[in-house]
Amino acid sequence: MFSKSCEYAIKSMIFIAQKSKDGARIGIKDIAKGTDSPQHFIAKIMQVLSRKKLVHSVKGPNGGFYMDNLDLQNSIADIVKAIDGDGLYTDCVLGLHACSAENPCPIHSEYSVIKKNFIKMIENNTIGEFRDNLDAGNFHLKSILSV
Amino acid sequence: MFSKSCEYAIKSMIFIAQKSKDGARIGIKDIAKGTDSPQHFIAKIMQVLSRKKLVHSVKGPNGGFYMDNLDLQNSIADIVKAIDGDGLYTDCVLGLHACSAENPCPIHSEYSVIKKNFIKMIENNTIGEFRDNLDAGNFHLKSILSV
DNA sequence: AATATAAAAGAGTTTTATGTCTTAATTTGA
DNA sequence: TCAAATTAAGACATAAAACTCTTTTATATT
Ligand code: FES
Ligand code: FES
Repeated sequence: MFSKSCEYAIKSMIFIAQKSKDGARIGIKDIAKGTDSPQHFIAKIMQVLSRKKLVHSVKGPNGGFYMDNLDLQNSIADIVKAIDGDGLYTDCVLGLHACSAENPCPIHSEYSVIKKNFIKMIENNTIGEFRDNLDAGNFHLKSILSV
Repeated sequence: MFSKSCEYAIKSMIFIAQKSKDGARIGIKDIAKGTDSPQHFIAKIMQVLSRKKLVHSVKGPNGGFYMDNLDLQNSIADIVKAIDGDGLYTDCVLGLHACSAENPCPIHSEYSVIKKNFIKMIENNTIGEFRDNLDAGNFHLKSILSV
């Protein structure tokens, strides 16, 4: 579904959204800890997200990552597209060179419905929306087992 | 979503279902051609499917793969489980150690709906059902471009 | 200005997925 | 019974994904 990079990206972004609430910045080490992710690996991922303007960063002492109100309005889909590209939108589930109704694979019609709903889901959920639920402990970014 | 192996497996199985209609057997070379797949690679995949009794095979002259009426009743899900395992059923979409309502990731509740429908889809569609539609040209196993 | 801090960048490694090639085993038919 | 055909098996090769390490650049604080 998502690449590992993309999984880390989504978790990191939600984590940053929560931690940078009052203009605070959060460092890569804390993000790694808070999301159970390999530090150097997600550092590279954050570079991409930062270049693509999905998150802000500042170097130096007290530096780190943070999100402004505009960043918080980005959707999960924006992260996915930044990291995994638009394969989710364009690829055939059985690996035909392109998904299309004109040259459909056997499960195209059934899959199209699933796909539409999945895309709707990641597009309708903004990063900001997860922030409060995470605070409330309604969900987790780390497996209990790994703590 | 599916691994490349799994994509090949599904396409090959549907192809065999169509070609082995009247007890005929179809060889690995023809399967490779008919589904645009690397021959030696899918040979290994067919070995697995054969060992797991999802398809029949005979060696020697006029040998090859074929399906009986029971084989045709297997679902796409059976192929997926044989090749990719049950990760689709058990994995968390954000990579937590296990998907569960007790320790849900941020998009667990939204994803659960998608997942349920996806599983329903691959479980409800049997290999045999695709056979006639393939005959009718209603869908394809090869990209037009690659012919 | 000097120093410490933290992200950015880039090079390198390991692991997994994908794909190829060769040989063995089985079966059919001449 | 022998040769040809065809799957089964296993070793090997390549490519991509995942992960690590080191160096550079920017910035804030002293
Ligand atoms: S053609 Fe395969 S999913 Fe659309
Ligand atoms: S916990 Fe992540 S999908 Fe269920």
